[in-house]
Amino acid sequence: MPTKRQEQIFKIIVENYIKNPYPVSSKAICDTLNCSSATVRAEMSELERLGLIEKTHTSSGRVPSEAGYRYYVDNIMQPKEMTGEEVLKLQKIVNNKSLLISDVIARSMEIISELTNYTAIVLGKSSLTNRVNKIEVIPIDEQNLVAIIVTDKGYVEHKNIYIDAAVDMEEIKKTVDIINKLIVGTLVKDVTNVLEYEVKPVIQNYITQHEVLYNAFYNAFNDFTNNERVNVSGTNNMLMQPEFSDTNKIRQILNKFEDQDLIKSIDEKENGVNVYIGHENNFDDDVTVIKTKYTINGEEGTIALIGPKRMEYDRVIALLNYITNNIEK
Amino acid sequence: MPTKRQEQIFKIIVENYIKNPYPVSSKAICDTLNCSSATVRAEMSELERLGLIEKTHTSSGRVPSEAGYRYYVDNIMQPKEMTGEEVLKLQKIVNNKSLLISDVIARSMEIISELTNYTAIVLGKSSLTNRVNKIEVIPIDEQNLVAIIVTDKGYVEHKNIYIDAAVDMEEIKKTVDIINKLIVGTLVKDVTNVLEYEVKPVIQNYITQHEVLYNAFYNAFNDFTNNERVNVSGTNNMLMQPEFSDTNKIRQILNKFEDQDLIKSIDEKENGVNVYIGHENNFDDDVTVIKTKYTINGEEGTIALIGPKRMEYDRVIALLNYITNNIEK
DNA sequence: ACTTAGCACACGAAGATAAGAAGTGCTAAA
DNA sequence: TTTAGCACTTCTTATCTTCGTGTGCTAAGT
Repeated sequence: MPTKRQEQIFKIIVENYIKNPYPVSSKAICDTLNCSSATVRAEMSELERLGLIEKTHTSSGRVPSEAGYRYYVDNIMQPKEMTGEEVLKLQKIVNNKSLLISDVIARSMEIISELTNYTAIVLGKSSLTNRVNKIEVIPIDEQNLVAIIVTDKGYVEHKNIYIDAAVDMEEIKKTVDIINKLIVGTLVKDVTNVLEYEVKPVIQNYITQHEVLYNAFYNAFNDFTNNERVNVSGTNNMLMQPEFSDTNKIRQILNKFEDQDLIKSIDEKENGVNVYIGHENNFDDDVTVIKTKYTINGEEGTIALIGPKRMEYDRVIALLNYITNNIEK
Repeated sequence: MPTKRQEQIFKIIVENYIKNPYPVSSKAICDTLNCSSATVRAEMSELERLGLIEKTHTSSGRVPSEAGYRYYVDNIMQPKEMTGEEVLKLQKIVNNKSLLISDVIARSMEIISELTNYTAIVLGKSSLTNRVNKIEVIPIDEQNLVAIIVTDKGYVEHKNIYIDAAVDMEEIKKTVDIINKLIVGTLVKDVTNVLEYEVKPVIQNYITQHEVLYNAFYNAFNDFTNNERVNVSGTNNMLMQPEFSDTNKIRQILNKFEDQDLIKSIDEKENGVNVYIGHENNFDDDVTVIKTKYTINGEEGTIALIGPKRMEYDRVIALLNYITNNIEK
């Protein structure tokens, strides 16, 4: 347990280091505090013994340890009030009524990525709560169709269907009508089931070339339901972070952003804004991942910011809180 | 005009340097050629006087100059035959009948980017040759619609429309019918004109709330027509190039890939596969841009590869030729 | 019992120096 | 025309030095 003054010194160290990434000396602290550097040094010794700060070498200033950041986030940091500029930029997106919720979130995160210089990730799985509103199939030529699926929340997905055999246009039309009748209102994730157990038996009776058509549609809709929205923005911001100025480190991190499976694993289960520092996340030991789950109006997903461990926690947490709180309206 | 032997030496220098980015010494060359290093040095002097090669410092080996690469591409290089693996990977995409031409190209370029470790860019402007096949408007709730436009080539675009005033569903339906009747078959780029000069006068007579609806649809379709497909893949490959191992250079280049205007300016007008080395392109003096225009089945666009000036020209040109030649089928 | 001044020590950053390697240009002989 | 040989240049790497920053410890002051 650090004393009041130790905590005060610790706070200065963390916040100084977050501002500019150089070890913080006792001298720098006794300037803001009213005591001698020797006193500060004694306290810093104690803070180091507690595991909150570290030296980069025997006679260097101190930097926060991973446990230190954790302590800072849990016990010291207060979310920082957003600036007028920040609020303004985000409101512009949030108030745009012609955007889907998912687009509002994606665009907001792009703005946040720009404002903070960290990398933003948005994961959405609309398939869980969206219901089919309409299915449309439009013929392009004898063998190609476009299938379009629209959900009750306004999502649109489309896919090209190539039909190998010559199929009568009337047959296609009838099939689509049957599908529409049976499938409208079902959850997107249940679509393939409905196709198999309700549509298939019916079209066997009415449609001559039911097999070809069933397969074509089944494949197309199967793709829809597996679709997960992934959105990564501001990866280049990682280049701006001084801790990642090493070429190999940059390669390592940027390549991780290309790894779809790794990105998808960012997905958050817990409630609230959660902070995963260094080894606490499975992305990279040298970064912090701040994420939060959102469930708004039936929409589910995760938003996350990735930056160096030396992150502006107070600012980022305030911004993420703003997004999750203000989008409901 | 270099002599036969000078050209031979020059070729070795360029191809050695492309393989590994170290200046090429006279000794290295006289190993492959049958003569002494002094002879080679004399010839290299001449090649330098001709401006085809350069020294990095007074007593270094030689590297190709920008003019040298140009000479190599114009007079020496022969497109390299593709390997079986390369052909196989590309055929898999090209033969996939359920993909649009534009998707075939985009996916092929992704493969090429992977195969070569350069960055691939695909620019497409379907709006020029595509005609409207069908317009569909689907209501989501009282104030939100989804507008979907499908072209004769199978492209699908959609946009959310937010209508501020309460509008009768019947009115919307009627409007869509009128639009469909008048607009099907027109070029996508002419859609806004048709809306203004043909649709507007008509709906003024039949639709009560024509103003609100006209504006909503006009804005939605205006976005469609301005839509240009831009696809950049393999930007991280730039990190793998030894010439871009400097952090600042990486930043500079990766940021350029985010600049949509700059990317769009890659657009190629000339026929054939064209090579723009260093200052010859407007992207970056330290890269080569190889691009080609394609016009296949009414589809127009540009594909490009960006890499270091020390590029595997023979391989890249063969790959791009393959794409443009084989996709027609 | 704290706090502070003072001093020895450790380490990093930056520049100087030196040795070695790689490669060229030139010259003179083959 | 080609080649061997040599002087010269530059880069690279390692080592050493110096200087500044910052610590830990100790002893004296409050």
